[in-house]
Amino acid sequence: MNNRQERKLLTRQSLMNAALQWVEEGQHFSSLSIREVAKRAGVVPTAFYRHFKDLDDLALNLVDELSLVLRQLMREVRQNRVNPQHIIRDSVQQYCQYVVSQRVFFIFMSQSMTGGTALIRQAVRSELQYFAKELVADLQRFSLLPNLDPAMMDVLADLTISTMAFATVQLLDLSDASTQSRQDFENKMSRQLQLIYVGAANWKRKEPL
Amino acid sequence: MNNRQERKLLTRQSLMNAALQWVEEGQHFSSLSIREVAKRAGVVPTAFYRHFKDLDDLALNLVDELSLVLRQLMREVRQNRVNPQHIIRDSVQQYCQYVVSQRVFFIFMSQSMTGGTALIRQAVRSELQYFAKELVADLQRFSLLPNLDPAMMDVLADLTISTMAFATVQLLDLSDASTQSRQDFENKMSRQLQLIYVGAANWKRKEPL
DNA sequence: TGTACATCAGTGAACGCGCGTTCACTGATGTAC
DNA sequence: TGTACATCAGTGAACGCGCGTTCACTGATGTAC
Repeated sequence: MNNRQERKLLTRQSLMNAALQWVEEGQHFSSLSIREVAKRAGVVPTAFYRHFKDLDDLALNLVDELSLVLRQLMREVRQNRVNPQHIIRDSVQQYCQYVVSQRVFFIFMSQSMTGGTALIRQAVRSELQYFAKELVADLQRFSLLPNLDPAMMDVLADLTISTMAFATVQLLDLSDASTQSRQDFENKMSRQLQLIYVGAANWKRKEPL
Repeated sequence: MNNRQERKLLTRQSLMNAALQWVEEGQHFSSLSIREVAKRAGVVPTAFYRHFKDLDDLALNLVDELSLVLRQLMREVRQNRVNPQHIIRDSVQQYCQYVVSQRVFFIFMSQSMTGGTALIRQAVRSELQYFAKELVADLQRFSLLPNLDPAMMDVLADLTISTMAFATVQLLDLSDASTQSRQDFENKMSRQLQLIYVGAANWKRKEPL
């Protein structure tokens, strides 16, 4: 790749970072303008069009890029050996730690889940499904919960992901950022997941609908 | 209340309806303008200020008003005697029915959960907490799940509400509106809740964190 | 290595438009006597 | 019941501003010979 292409990519990154900066300041992505994002990126408004068709296009690229980062993280979390006795508590703690440190990423994803165009919402949703599939693979790999048939395994994975997603939205909006309330929050989240997995462990195949 | 006051309330309602109409068309509330909402309500832009300070003010009033409607609904659902054998399935079905028929209300609430100002998000969140409290009251009234201490009862209620809230977002965005996929969705939602309540029924007081 | 040309990321002026908000106003409705 | 005055929801002109998008451009960088 030559120098000119590299510089183009740098400007592109500046634009994407500028959009994230806007979100980080508490603004909603859908209230961002081309002129504003260009100004923050330090380029003239018209330069925007050298990189994106419009702001939806930029948002879609943000979802894609941030998804890669998140997948990388998840791989790390799964490799961190946690004590099986406290697997839920430890995972929750690691995850919350990550949400806080990558705050802007999660805010953007939360906003995109209910904001943006149908295309963007779809992209976020399929990202969540990816994590659900990974979770199912893990559960099967270690032959945990042999009493669950594949359909219930999917239900369990979806429920886990949805619980974490919803908790994430709450965590991002936790007004009181004290260590104590963080701890309380993590405990609540752990308890919820434990409840789900006690349910999974006690599930009988013939449970009526 | 005299005639003039009644007419003022009518205009106020027009403005609020116009905002909902905007959301119903798939637009995000945060991209609505005062001029646009006034145009749709059939009044001049400046008339807006006779009723609301700004659009956040209108949004807050929408949350309040729509909350009352939802509480009313919930009261009805709880009074509809359902077969205790199928209490989850029947409740899910009634609820989904309601989400579809009051679509715009739920879209607005979903958007407000991650959009809007901190104040609006707070209003939506406290509305969800209200439902969680109601649920706890019901569970206690019928002495269901005596094995759960008060703290776990709260955890269970929060988890139930968060599962329903997240499912609602998905239901609203279900691209395929066929009866079959609606049915599949309701089944999945029922299974998720069943899993949670199997967990609750099997919860041991001394479960470690 | 040097030259001549092509590429193209970023520029800057210009456009028409919808925005939020101000202000003095109008005229129908309500109130006091 | 009739009159005189007060109220105030809604009007319409005006403002300055930021918006998206067009266009011809510039000049640094890359390429071909």
